[in-house]
Amino acid sequence: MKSHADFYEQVWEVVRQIPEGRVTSYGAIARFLGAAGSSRLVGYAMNASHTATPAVPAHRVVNRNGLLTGRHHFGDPDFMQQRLEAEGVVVIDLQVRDFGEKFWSPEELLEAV
DNA sequence: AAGGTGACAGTTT
DNA sequence: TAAACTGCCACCT
Repeated sequence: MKSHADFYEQVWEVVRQIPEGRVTSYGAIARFLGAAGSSRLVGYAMNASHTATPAVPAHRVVNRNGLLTGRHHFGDPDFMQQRLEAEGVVVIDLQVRDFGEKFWSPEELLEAV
């Protein structure tokens, strides 16, 4: 049987698979887990990701516009952007440039391997 | 126990 | 085109 706690772990599992220099959206993850429409839950899972081990690269998850909406939930509001730029993701005005190219869909997990 | 909140997203004005 | 409204569901007070 699955519980809501498992949903969190599944979200974290997916986020851990995001390659460096790539980003994805809350909605994409929610849809991949069969929880389409519940993208808010993904955000909530991210909020609790600080307790997850191994660590979850939450900075690679942005909203559908490529906007760094969750930056305020990191210790430093700039940490998220700095981390992304360190991976080669250009962020302009809190938004990922070339979001269409940087975007990574969890569905790629099925193709890879 | 009940109501309000939110790291979103899709639809409608 | 941009702004506002509604749906979604678990968590917090």
